[in-house]
Amino acid sequence: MSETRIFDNITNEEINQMKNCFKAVSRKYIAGETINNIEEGSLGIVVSGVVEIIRFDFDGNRTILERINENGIFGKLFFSKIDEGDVQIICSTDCEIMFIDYDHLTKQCHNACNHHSTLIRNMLSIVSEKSIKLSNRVEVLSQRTLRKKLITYFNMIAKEAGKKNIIIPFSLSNLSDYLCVDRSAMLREMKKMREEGLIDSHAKKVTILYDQSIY
Amino acid sequence: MSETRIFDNITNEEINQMKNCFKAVSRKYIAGETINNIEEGSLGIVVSGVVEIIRFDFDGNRTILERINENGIFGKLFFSKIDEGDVQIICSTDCEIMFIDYDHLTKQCHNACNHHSTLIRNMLSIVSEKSIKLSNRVEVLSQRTLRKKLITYFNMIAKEAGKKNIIIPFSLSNLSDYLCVDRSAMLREMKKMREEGLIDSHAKKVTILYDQSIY
DNA sequence: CTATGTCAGTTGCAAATGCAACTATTTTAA
DNA sequence: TTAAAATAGTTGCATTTGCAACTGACATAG
Repeated sequence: MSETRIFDNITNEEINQMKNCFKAVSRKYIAGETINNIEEGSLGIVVSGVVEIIRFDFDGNRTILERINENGIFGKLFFSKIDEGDVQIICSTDCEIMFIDYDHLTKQCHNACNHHSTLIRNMLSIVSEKSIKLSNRVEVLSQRTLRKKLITYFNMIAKEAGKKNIIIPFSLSNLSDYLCVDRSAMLREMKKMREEGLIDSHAKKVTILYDQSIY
Repeated sequence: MSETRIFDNITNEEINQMKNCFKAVSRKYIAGETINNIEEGSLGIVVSGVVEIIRFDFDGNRTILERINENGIFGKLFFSKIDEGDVQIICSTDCEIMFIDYDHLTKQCHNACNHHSTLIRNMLSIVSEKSIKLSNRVEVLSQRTLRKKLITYFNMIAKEAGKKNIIIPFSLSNLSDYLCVDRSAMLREMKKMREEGLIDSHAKKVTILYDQSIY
């Protein structure tokens, strides 16, 4: 468990001492499994695997609200309270999740947790990263056209990967749920972009041919 | 300056001691002014007023990416790195902004800053709130239709205000930039909703008549 | 007082997108 | 190894949305 970023710079002995304080519980999930019964004040930390926050609308739309990788966090605390549809937390790969008591983390502990402040510092770094990810997400969703959503998303992936031939980390069907557009409309747009020579693509493999500096 | 949340539970003397450490600089801006020359590692804290992060697209669209109220934070650190368009930080009201050195905040300080850990704790709380705000933003933008964007937004404002007759904190023109839709299309949709008896509205005053439990 | 600008509101028309209903291909599970 | 699912891809048609170009109301500055 010590390889989670939240415990960076804390010794194993200390971690074990703290586990009681935080009511830390680890659980493994298999791909496709739903994470249920999260308590109000509980914080989930993705130790390994990928977790997706998915909303199923009343009118049948599926939306991937958030995709959380290793060292990412989730919890009712971070949820939008306005969400009326059915929001589920689904493991898209095999996962190990650690749950801790958030209140205990943020408040000063009276026990012998010497490294409590280190923990909060680590937490700050993790939450900051979450903010940046969410900003990226807003950046993509704020684009007015399907093509610009795709281009913004491709640029993002390409920047992370440091190359122009990328492999989309979603099935194309899931990508449309992430971009919040119709799947067939998205595929049609990708076809157009292929025909116009902007990209090359086969299924999840996309090569960016357009000039990234213009977009 | 002590009334900023980042200094909660820290004495005035301590704050003054710390100001040097963090290279804290306060500046006042008037409504409409642009905040320029933010250094890479600098963090802006909105002491008073409202700041908007605005993107001007190559094709003339204006997008309000983020709206930051009192105690909110901004900075290049939190920006989407993929943003190629012209992104500006604009004070939508008179503002007082405090800039501090973020690296210094996150790293352990060797000076006599006793309450440094309190500061980090406060910062965690502020960044967490930013995450929640961004999640709400994603929630609105992820809606597939203009009407659902409006309803999700109205519900959000109504929930915050605790009542069904709300006053939109934007001009309607700015609201369309926030929802990332065309202004005339938005007004047309609001008109339809009025005609269908879902809402009552005159300019920025909106009364929710639909059953919020269905949306 | 007048001009200039911002804001709210409207509408016709064109373009983009969603919906539905398919086929073909690949993966997964029995 | 075969059947069932999931994924990728396509297309016609309906609907939604964006664009452009207005009007009228109101506020602000000179």
